[in-house]
Formats: sequence, structure tokens, C-alpha cells
Amino acid sequence: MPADRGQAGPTISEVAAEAGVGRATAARTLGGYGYVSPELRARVLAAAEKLGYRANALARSMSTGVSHTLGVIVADIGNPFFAGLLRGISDTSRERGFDVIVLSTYENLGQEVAATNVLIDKRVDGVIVASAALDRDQVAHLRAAIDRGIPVVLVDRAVAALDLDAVVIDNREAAREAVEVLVAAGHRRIGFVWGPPVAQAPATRRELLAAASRNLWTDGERLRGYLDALDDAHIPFDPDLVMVGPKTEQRVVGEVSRMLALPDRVTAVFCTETDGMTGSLRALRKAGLSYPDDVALIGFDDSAWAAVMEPPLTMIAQPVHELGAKAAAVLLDILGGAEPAREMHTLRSRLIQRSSVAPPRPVPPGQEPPGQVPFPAESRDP
Amino acid sequence: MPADRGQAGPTISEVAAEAGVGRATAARTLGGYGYVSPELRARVLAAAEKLGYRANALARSMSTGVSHTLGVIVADIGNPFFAGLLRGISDTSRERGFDVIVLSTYENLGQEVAATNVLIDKRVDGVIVASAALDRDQVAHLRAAIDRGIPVVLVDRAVAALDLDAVVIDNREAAREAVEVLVAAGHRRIGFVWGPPVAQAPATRRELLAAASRNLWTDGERLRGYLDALDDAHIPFDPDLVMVGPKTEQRVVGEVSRMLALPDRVTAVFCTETDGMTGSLRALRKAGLSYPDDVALIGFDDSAWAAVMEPPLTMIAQPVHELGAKAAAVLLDILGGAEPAREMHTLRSRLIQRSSVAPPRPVPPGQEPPGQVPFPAESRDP
DNA sequence: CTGCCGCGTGATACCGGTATCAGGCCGCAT
DNA sequence: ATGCGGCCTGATACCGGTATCACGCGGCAG
Repeated sequence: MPADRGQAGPTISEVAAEAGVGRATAARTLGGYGYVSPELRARVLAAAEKLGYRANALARSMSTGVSHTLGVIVADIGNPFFAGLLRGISDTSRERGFDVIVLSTYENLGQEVAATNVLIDKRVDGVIVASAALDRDQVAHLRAAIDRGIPVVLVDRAVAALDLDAVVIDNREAAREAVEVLVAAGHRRIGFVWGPPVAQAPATRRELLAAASRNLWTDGERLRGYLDALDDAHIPFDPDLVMVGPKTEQRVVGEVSRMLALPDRVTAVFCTETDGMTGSLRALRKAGLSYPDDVALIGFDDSAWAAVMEPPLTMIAQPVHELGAKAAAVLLDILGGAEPAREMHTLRSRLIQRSSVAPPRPVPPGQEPPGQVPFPAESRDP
Repeated sequence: MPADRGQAGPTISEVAAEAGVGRATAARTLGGYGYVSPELRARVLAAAEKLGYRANALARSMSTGVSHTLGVIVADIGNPFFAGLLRGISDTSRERGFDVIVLSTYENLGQEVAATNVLIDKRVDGVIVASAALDRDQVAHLRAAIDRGIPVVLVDRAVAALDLDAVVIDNREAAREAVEVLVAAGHRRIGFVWGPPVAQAPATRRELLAAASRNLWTDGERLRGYLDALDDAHIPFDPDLVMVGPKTEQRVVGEVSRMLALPDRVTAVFCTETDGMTGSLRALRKAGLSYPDDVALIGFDDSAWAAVMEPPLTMIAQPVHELGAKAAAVLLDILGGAEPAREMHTLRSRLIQRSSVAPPRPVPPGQEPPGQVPFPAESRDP
């Protein structure tokens, strides 16, 4: 029951009738294929103009099997990182005449599966995904898309279980570089916020690495970079300084507070995400501590805010736009007939040094300054 | 030329063949309509399962004329405000079984027109739009959608030229409340950053109001609220304290620097958007000034960053999720057959008082510190 | 035993495009 | 004059669903 036709705009048949030509002629003119004499072409165009004709993309896709639409699945549109990525993707897609459908999973694998199905059902030509999948048994939905002939390109998070093109940054190197800066400033008690979303905190370095190598996901790589820098400086790994598990700002505050209350407390914190940084900052304030003197800080994902903080924050800037643009370009090339390279395209991030790193405050052993062991009652307004 | 069928997944006919039933029977089973005997139903289901059948949403939409998809057009996905909005929209849409296609226009009317056409072509059932359109002659694309029977709901920015449902916040009240707080603290030289994107700065209050009333767009309402508060406090309007025109953080820095360098400089700044706030903060630092003592600050759109700034920023928090949820609910109700109310649904924002407002620094006339030359505000009155 | 009713099923005409192909018309060569 | 080839054009069969409708079959009443 096609509700109330006549509303939904004219069809090609109506245009043809108006122009007094056959349906096929109107279709050739409007579809821009085949040959039509200048005279008829003009008549069709005039009729289309008059009627306000717009081609039905659904019908066209049905017939051609091609939708000129890319599907993008991201973990969280609310995250500025993904927002930037998206802009890169849509800019280059539009350039090449493709539309983009965006779906956000909010880090929920179930929603990622649902999103993939939506894209399959809507017959997108290709998919770009920042997947929440970690393991071999969590990629069935992506494999289903591929099996149906829909090319998939990974972005931000590579999934080892899938042999696909992936566009990522040098997470491990970036993290290592940041932690090296901390080490060079003299820090040895460096907190890692936050890590792989595993169920329980790994007790040993070995366990941690095992967890990290389950996959190439972003957090895992950043953790490896952290470990690399520690190793190079011969700083022993301390599981108490690593936060893993569910990623909520709330938990960061708790965990960093804990690290700050340790007898041998943390003197620097490395944050792998924006929310980790804001959470750490909250914890600092709660403890009546400030940066960079009490605690040095470096975080991932530069933003306007980080630059206007007082003092301004040293941050790692990811090439978000390029990341998105590259992912779209790779996918579009495949759609254009190129053979998938099935390789990792790694882009470089950049450490922007500002003023949130200073040498650790020298502490005479045995008599740590007040304000770091028990929390003093809030002297500051909430 | 349907490239290589067999790739794209089984069709309903193939499922029917596999199950040994007629096409219609398979369709009824899989489509969940009409009657099918339990026995055949089971056979069809088994066949579908075996073949990995997924319905082609395109074909279904073609046939039914309904896509169960909402189109959303926002100005900028990179803006956390819109990201939050989107989440509200997709949460309630998904609840009601609708998918969402998001298009970002980056404040470009041309792209908004293109986006609208994409949505029309893809035959979405309804559209939610935060339009960049201001005037009567800029809404043709939205009217085209409506004429084609696609319901449109406005969000964040109401467009006066269109008699549609709109979900907005009490922008004027929110701005007035914020400026009142500034006034109550003793400020009389209050900067407004930033205003309507008009071509040239209005010189008089009258001109400004005229510009603002061209439409109900967000900035205009916020400007009115600012003016309201000034009027109530009998503070004369000074065009030098209002920033209008293109909205770039770069320009904010320049304009606020200018306001800070005025003989009778600004002692407080009210920002209508996040970028306005970060820009103002930059300008402050450049001038060697700090808040809240040198300059009081209030801004729109609370964020995690605003709360961790030192001192924390007093901000207006918009109910972003509710805004999106409400817009989706209104649209979905219309799609469900409800008569459009064509009214303004106004949600309340909340001023979160933190520590970026203090009374203006009293300065003995005649001996003001270099770089800041405050005069009593009254000295400028005509 | 015949007729009618009703239920379950399958055949089929859509939806609005694309793409193939047949056929009409014209010109030119024989 | 006839035949043939090329050029345009329009008829039509798809794409993969939905929805209508006709038909076959069984049961029950007359």
C-alpha cells in the first residue's frame, strides 16, 4: 500500500509522459547514460525541471546494485576524536561522490553487530569501522559483511583476527615517546590511565602483555609503548600504577586518587584518552595537588581546551582528519577496483610539548610532604 | 549489470526454493505479515537460517514506501553539543525501531541543501534538522522535503519562516540569567562573544535587535537575553562589546583582545559557545590577565573540561540528550499518525555556578596598571 | 452427493529505476 | 528499386521485496 503517491514526487514515467517521450528516453537523459538527441534531451530536462523530479536513490540502487554510499561505524560520536575522523571521511567521500551513513555503537559490541546489519541491509558499497571487537570470535559480523562482497576498512583500531586494510596511528611509538619525556624529566613512578578494557587487572607484566597482545587494539598498543619506555629506562613494572577495566571518568578519579595515596605515590600520569585526562585532573584537585609540580601530566588527543588550561597541557595530537581521509581513500580505491592491500597504513602522531611536565619534586625519604598521603580536607571550593 | 550476484546474499526466492515453498509464503514468514502454517513457517525459517538470509531494506522500502529511517542534519558533528543531541536522537529512534542517517553541513547552507536532497533521494521517513537557514528565501530545500510528504522537525534552531515543530532551549532566558549573574557581581562592561553571523557589525542597539529578530536563531535569542539583562540593569548598550560575524576561534582572540584593550575595558565576558570560551581564554592569557579577578567569565555548553579548569568555569548546561530525545519523539509521533502541533517545545537549561565569576577589581581612577585601563562604565553614557 | 464456505498457499502485479534489445526510419550502395 | 546498415527510440525484463487475489482443497450443510 504505497500510502499516498503523488506526494512523494514525480517518477521518471511521469516525466516521460510530460515530455511526450518514452520512459527509457527520459531515463537515459536523467540517468546520464546512453544516447538521446539534443532535442528530446531538452524536452525531458524541461519536464523534469517543471515537475521537480528527483531520482529515487532506492530504486536506482536496486537496479544497479550500487548505492554510492559508505557506512561508517564508530565507537562514540561524542568523542571529538571520532568527530574529527568523521569529518575526514565525509570530506573525501563527498569529493568522490559518495554519501556517508554514520552509526555510533557507544563501545557496545552488540550495537556494533546491529549497526553492521543495518549497513548490510541498506546495501552500502563499503564500510569503515572502528571496531570494539577484540577476539577471533567477535568478528563474525564483519566477516559476514565481507562475505557478502562489502569491502571493510578498519580505522583507529586494527583487528588482528581480520586480514584487512587498517588505517591507524603509531600508538605504541606515540605512547613511548610521551612516557620517555616523563622519564627524561626524572619520573620513575608513572601512572597509566587507562588501559585495555579487560575484566580484571593483570597482576604481572607478563599477564598484562598477554592481554595487550590478544589484539592490536589501540589501548593495548599504547600500553606496550608505556612498557617499552619503562623497559628502556630499567624502571620496574608496578601493576598498582596501571588502570584497566571499564572506562568511565568516575573510575579514573578513584583509581588516580588511589595511585596518589600510595606510600610511594605516582609523580606523573600518562592518559590515553581525553576522559582519562579530565578524570586525572579531578583526582589531582581532590587531593589538593597541582600540576606540573606535584604531578606531571601527558595525555592523548589534543584539544582547544588542553591549550588554554593553566598551565597548558602537553598532549599527543592525532592526525584525525588525515586518518579519516586516508581510510575513505583506501576504501574508495577498493570500490574503484583496486586490489585490497590488506596492510596497516600507519600515520604519525605528534607530541605537543607545553607546560604540564616538570621534574618530580624531590622528596626526602621517610618524610613525604603533607598533602600527599592522607587527603587534607578540601580547602578549595567544589 | 548486477555485478556478481551470489555474493550479495540470498534473496527471498532462494530461501523459498530451499524451503520448497512459494515465494509469497517465504515472504510472509520472513516479513512477519499474513498467515503461514507453523510447519511451513519452520521450514522457511530453517532455510533462511541456513542460507544466512537478510532482507534487502532497499527493496522493502521500495515496495512499502517506508524506510524506517530518520535523517538528521546538524551543523557540525565535531561540536560536542550536536554529538550529545545525536545520541539523544539515536537512542529514542532505536527504541522505536528506526535507523538514523546523520549528515553534517559544517554551517554551510549549500551543504545543507545537498544533505536534504540526499535524504529525500534516500526516501527517509522524516527529517530532524538544526538549520543554518535564516531567511525566508533560504528554506526552499526544507519546504521541498515537506511538499514531498516528509515531516521535518527543527532542533536547536527554530526557523521563523517555517511553521514547524521545533525543539529548543530557552536561549534568551538562559543568556539573561547568565548576564544577570555578571551584573549582580557588579559588572557593567560585559562583552558578548559571539553573536549572529551577520555580515557587518550593527552600530546601534536598534540595528542589532533588527538583525536578531530576522529570525529565532539561537545566537539571536542569546543576544536578546544579553540585551534584556543590560536593560533591566539600565546598562547602556555598547556596540564595541559585541562580537558578530564569522565564527572562528581566531577571530574571538582578536575581538576579545580588542575589548580588553579598550580604554574602558571589558570586565566580564559572556560566551555563547565553547569555541568562544576557549578563544576568550586565549585572549586573556595573551593580555596577561586571569579570571575571575581580572575578567569574569560565563559560557554556554558545559563540558568535562570546564569543570576541571582552575578555577572551574561557571557554565550554562544544555539538556542535550533530552533535546535530541524530544525532537525524535515529536517526529516519531508525527510518523505514527499524530497531527503535527507546529509549536515550539522549549526545554530548560541550567546555569552551573562554579568559580569564574568575581566582582570587578576596584581600580583607583587615574592610576590603572598598564595594559588594562578600566574606567567606570558610566563615563561612557551619553 | 453436491454446493458452498473458508482457509492456506502460490501466482502475480506492483514500487521506480536500469539495461538490453528489437524495430522504425533514413541514407547510401548496388 | 531494393537491400542493408546504422542510429535513435521505446518496449520490456529485470532488481527483491510487498500485497492482492485466485485457486485448490477439505469440511460441513442441504
